[in-house]
Amino acid sequence: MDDRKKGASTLKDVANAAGVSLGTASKALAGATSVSEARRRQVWEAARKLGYRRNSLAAELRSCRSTSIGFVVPDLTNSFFIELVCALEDHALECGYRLILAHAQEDPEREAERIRFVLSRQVAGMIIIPCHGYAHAISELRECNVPLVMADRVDNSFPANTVTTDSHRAAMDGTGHLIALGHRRITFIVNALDLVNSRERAQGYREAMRQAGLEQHAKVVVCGMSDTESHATTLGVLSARERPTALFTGANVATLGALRAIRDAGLRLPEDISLLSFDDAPWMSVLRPGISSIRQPVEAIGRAIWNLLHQQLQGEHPEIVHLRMRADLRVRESTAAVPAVPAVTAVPAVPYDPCGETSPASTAPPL
Amino acid sequence: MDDRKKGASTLKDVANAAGVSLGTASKALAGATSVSEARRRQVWEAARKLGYRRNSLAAELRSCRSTSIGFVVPDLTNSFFIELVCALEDHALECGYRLILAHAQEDPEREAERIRFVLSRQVAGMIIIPCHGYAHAISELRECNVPLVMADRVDNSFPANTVTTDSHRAAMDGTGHLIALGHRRITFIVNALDLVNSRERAQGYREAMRQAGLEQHAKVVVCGMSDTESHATTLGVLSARERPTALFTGANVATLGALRAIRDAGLRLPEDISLLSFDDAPWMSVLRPGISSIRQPVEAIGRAIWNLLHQQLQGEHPEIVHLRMRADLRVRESTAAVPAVPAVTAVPAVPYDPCGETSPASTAPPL
DNA sequence: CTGTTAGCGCATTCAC
DNA sequence: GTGAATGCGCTAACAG
Repeated sequence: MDDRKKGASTLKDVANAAGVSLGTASKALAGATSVSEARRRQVWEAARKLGYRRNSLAAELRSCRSTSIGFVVPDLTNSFFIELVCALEDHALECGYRLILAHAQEDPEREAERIRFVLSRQVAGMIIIPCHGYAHAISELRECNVPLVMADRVDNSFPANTVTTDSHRAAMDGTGHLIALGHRRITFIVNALDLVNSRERAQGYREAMRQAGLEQHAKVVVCGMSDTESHATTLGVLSARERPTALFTGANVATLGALRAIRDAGLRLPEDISLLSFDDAPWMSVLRPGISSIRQPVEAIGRAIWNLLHQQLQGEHPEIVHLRMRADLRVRESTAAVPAVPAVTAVPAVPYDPCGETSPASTAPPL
Repeated sequence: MDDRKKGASTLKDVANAAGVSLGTASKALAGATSVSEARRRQVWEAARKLGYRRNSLAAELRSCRSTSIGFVVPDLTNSFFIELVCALEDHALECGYRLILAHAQEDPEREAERIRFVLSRQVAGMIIIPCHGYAHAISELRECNVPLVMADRVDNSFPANTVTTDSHRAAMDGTGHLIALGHRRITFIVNALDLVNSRERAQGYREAMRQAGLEQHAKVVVCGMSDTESHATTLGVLSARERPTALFTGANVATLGALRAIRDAGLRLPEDISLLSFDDAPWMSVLRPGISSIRQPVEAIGRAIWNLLHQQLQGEHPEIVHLRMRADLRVRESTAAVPAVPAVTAVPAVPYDPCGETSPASTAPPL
């Protein structure tokens, strides 16, 4: 039983209405030069009248050509990825391609499903930022010869083009900044160490601490992928006997959780504790104190990804390259010199409020 | 010249490898009961071996059935829309549908193009949050009988199912909150008045001012869709001779710009000025002062949209309904009682820094 | 320049 | 149960 949509007029309808053959109608609408101006106008007019809309499924099926690019993103909540989406979308549109966004929500299973979905739509190419390792991504993609660029959460061992930020170096820079401010007890709070880039960030932090002779103070804490988890974890860190004088968060989500924890603990930023965030976000610069952050060069990354993909879309098959971009340190006000009299006392025992919305303002020091 | 992908194995390949006919293979993979267990296993095995991947373009073309839902979003930068995307995605997946996201980037032309794109992919249904009026959206969609739900930036005059927040009431509530705190000079900063919901918000604000006998103080300022525009506009508002004691921003983007302006002007929040934001965001509650906001019930909106769409997807054609949800006022610390000695003096003339990153900390009062 | 023809990969009758 | 045949709407190669 054919339950096709009634209203949808097809190319045949247009051809009939215009009194031409199907093939001519197709060419006319495609703007081919091999059709007379008069005929073309007839066809366009008929199409307009009938409200004709090309069925791109059929067109792509027939021509084995697609203008869609699949983009698998792990977390739309993270403004870094959003900015990347916007940048890539602009580039794609400029070249006549469209982005098909697939949201993995940091869930490997969902990611695999999303990849399959996108692939089944016969996209011309794919861009993937994997979540939680990418073994499945490899196996999903190995056999199908779709042009592919992977980004952010990959390392140079991946057998495809990759674009990443030099996380190791950026983390070293950030840690160095805190050390230069006099901090010794710096804790690195990271979402998950099975994400390559997060691991690199942690290693960069460790390396900088080592070089400064501070390895005994180096402390990496894993806080999970959600901001509620990182909130709870950071609260724990802040109530330790020897509270750190500075926190370095490994990603956007961790920053959010850490900030809430700092707030709930009644600590002042940066007087009581400094905070440096790996990953920048628009809101970090609008309040006081502005949050010092490490900003990845999103525009450059987006352009690099697109260039790499575009080469492949054009049929070129250059050698696999692994691009590595340099991140910027943006010093704002959340990082300051360690207080002269270090506050080694533990945080006053504030009741843990899982909601985080109703923490009494009275526990906060006067502004 | 057929440049189809070499590796891609088709159903025919699977059928051959399994030694069955094409039709049988199709049924076996679809899990039809009308095929023997043995045969089915053969086929599945062959498919696995060949790395077969169904071409969903062909499948949908043939069966005139699609499981994709188009979702046209105006601005991925706005966390309200992102949260909506996540909510809707969950619902869709649960019902066996997938979301095809289309990003309009607040550009009517791009929006029209995105709608056409999604439509040409033969989606089963569409969800649209229009940008800048929606006349084009109407005309694009009128003829094609795709199940449709529109949300957020529409009013009840739209000839389709709609789900919206009662912006008028929410804005009245918010304004009332500020008035109750003793504010008189409250300025409403809105992105654009040609967005229905923004207009309603402005009207709600006006109405609340009127009812409080404050119409002479009511002031609505339009600030544009970007945060740089709203930044500049708010700077202007803050340097007026009679500076408002409270700002009420009409949407996320405006809030961001206003906050930056407040910061650049060297004003303290909430001592020098109060701020209430229409639209909530995760970061608004993690810093001090937390930003008081009006939170739309995203989850409820998402569920309502999906229910409405799902009804239509199931072939039901109930009467058109216009659902209107109630928003919450979340009082945090950015709204406080108006200072006893109102600061009517103009802002000190700080140089306008378009970058907004380097405003000297010295212009800020000591924390 | 134009019309005819042959499929793209698949789902779905309909005979057997 | 299974297989052969028939298009979905469209593009592209070919013949006129």
